[in-house]
Parts: sequence; structure tokens; C-alpha cells
Amino acid sequence: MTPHTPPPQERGRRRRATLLTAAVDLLTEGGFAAVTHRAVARRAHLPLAATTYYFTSRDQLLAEAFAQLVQTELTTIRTWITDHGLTALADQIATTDRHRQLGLWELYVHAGRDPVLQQIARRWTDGCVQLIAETLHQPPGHPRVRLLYTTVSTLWLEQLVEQRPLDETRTLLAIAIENASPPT
Amino acid sequence: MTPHTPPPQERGRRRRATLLTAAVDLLTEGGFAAVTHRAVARRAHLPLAATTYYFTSRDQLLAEAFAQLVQTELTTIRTWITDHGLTALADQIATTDRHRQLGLWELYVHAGRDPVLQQIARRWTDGCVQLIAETLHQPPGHPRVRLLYTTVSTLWLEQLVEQRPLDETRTLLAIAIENASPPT
DNA sequence: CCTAAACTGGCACGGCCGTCCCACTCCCGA
DNA sequence: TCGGGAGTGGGACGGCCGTGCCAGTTTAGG
Repeated sequence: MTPHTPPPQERGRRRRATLLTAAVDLLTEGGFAAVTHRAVARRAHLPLAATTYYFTSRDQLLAEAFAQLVQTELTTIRTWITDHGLTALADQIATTDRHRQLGLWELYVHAGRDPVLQQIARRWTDGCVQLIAETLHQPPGHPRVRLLYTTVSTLWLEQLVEQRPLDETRTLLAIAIENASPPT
Repeated sequence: MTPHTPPPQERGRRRRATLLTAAVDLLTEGGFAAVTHRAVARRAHLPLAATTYYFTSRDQLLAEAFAQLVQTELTTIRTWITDHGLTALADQIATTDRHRQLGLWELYVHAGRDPVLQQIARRWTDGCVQLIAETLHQPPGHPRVRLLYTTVSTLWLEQLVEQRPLDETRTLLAIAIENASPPT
């Protein structure tokens, strides 16, 4: 009857992907509550039933959207860091679409109540730590890396939510990076 | 007609407080979406219309509940730190009701989309920083304090959402506190 | 004591929600 | 070529939502 999993036919696979993208967009725009079957279908220019045809439930749709968002953001950040360096991350946060990342954090927190999402949340953290480890040329397990990540993470979220003046964030970030640099 | 503000009469003021408490409870239990007029009224053993009588809208109710939650949590943590020290904060996180704090963070992130909540979110951050400053006997503006807060904050949220093994959190927290201690 | 304001509580409207259902069309493989 | 499963789409059901309405009741203050 209903696949709810990778659909066998080409057109179906494309449709599923379209729905997922629409879900991610809505998530980033209106957050969480905006991701309804109807809204997703409308955004994807597909009939309402398509959403229940390709996804068992709204929860599954949300989970997959979260996973996709995590994936996308991680690669975006990786590119940015490669191009501009870790120190400039503060500006990246200010530059990039706030809502996009607010949606990510919204789901991240929600993951605390949902084991399925929790797994994806861990992937997000691991990915960020990994990224910082690469930048610092240190193993991901090292406390220095881990601690720098915690600082980056909070500054990031704080910037998104509270929109404090940017220069303070920049300063703190610079200090934290300095502290975390290997003694050589 | 409707006060929507501090009600003049005693009974009314009590009722309003009851509704607020009920809202906080629901927020912590089911998160965000669980705070509906009907649910709050039911929880407070009051008729549905009481919620619209004492609060202009659901948004206002949520905002006040958030403010109360922030207030409560801050004093709780202050007490804990005074009694057990900053290092033991990791155990506090594990001990205290997870859902209660998940609700707080949920609203914190949501504050990124709502200017009214944003103000309360800033109060939360400021309160935490202040707390750490007191513990370290240093001015709240000092980068050391600020940076220690970022670490504590992330470890806290991470513990709540991802439920990683506790000892790693404890270790990292200890290192961070060590780093942040004044050189003397 | 009595009147106006504060408060109560039941009710209903309109809307959006997730999900299910079913007749229909298309396209792949035998 | 043709049968059947994959895919489609329109509609409907039951439920919960926020909010407005209003006749009734209580209570403070003159």
C-alpha cells in the first residue's frame, strides 16, 4: 500500500525528496509547529495525501527533516571554516539565516523528549566536535577540543536567540580559540 | 471587563497565580505545545474562561510562565551551588527533573522568534553568569566568567538532550572550572 | 444595605490539525 | 499486451485549538 520508506519508482523518490525539502524550509521559517501535513504538501505543490503516503507519520517526517537539516548545516559550516577560519565563525552566525538555525536548535531541544531525534542530536554534536578537532589538528576526544566546542556552541545559540552585540561574541570566541590552541 | 493584569481582588490574584503555576507544570511536562488554555484550566481546576480572563492571550500566558520558570530555576541553582559547590553542578543536572529544564530551554530557543520572550531569555543568561561570577568571586563582566558560563551552559543542555554518560560531563566541568580559577 | 465593578462559568463559533479512505490513473515487468 | 501493484488526489471524520460572548453571581466600598 504505502511505502513510507524509499519508494521504488523514480518519480516517487523525487516527490519524497521534494516533501522533505519543503518540510525543512517550513521548519526553518516558522519553526517546528509550522511543519504540518497540509503546509508541507502545499509548499511542495503536492496533494495532501502525498505526505501520509511517503511518511508514516508527522513524527517521521520531522525526524527526517531534522536529519537533513543537520547534514546540510554541517557541510555549510565546514565550507565556511575552510574558507574563512574558525575565528570568523561569529560572523558566519550573524550572516547566515537566523531562522534556519533556530529551527535546528528547536528540534535539538525537542530531541530531549524523543529518543529517535536524540540520536540525530548526538550526530549534530559529534559533527561539530569533529569539525573543531580538524581545525585544531587535534583528536576529537581531547578535552581542549571538547571545551572549545562548548564555548562555540553557547555563543552560537546565544547569538541566535538573544542577538547580543556581535563584537563581544567575537572577542570571547577569539579568547577561547587562543586558550584551546596547542602549547606547541 | 477583563484585567489581564494584576487583578485587584484577593481571590482573583490567587487564581491567576494558580493558572500560572499550572502553565509552568504543563510546560515542563509536555513542553511548549502542551500549554493550551484548556489544559491549563483543567490542571488548575478552573473553568476555561478563566484563562482568557486573566491573560490577554496564550502568548502572554506563555511569556509569564517562562519568566516564572526562569526565576524559579535560578534560585534553585543558587541554592544548590551554595550547598554543594559549582563542581557538583553536573550531578544537579542529572538529579533535577529533566523535563523541567527541557521546558525552559524549549522556551529559550523559541525566544529567538519572539521579542518579548527574548528579553526574558537575556535575563536567564545574565542570571547564570551572575551566579558563576559570585561563585568565582569575580566581576560578571570578566571573560573568564563569561567563558566558564558558555561551557557550563552547553554541558548542561547536552546532558539534558543527549543524556551522555555523566562522568565525561563531570570531568570536563572540572577542567573548565580549573581553567577559570583566578591565578592567585 | 445596595449598587457598580469584579468575577464566574457554560457555551459555541470557526479553524486547523493528523489521519484514514477509496476510486482512479499510470507504468513496470512478465 | 495486459494485469497488478505503485502512485495519485480529493474528500471526510473526529478532535482539539484560541477566543469571544453573555447571563449570572459574588464582593468591595460608599
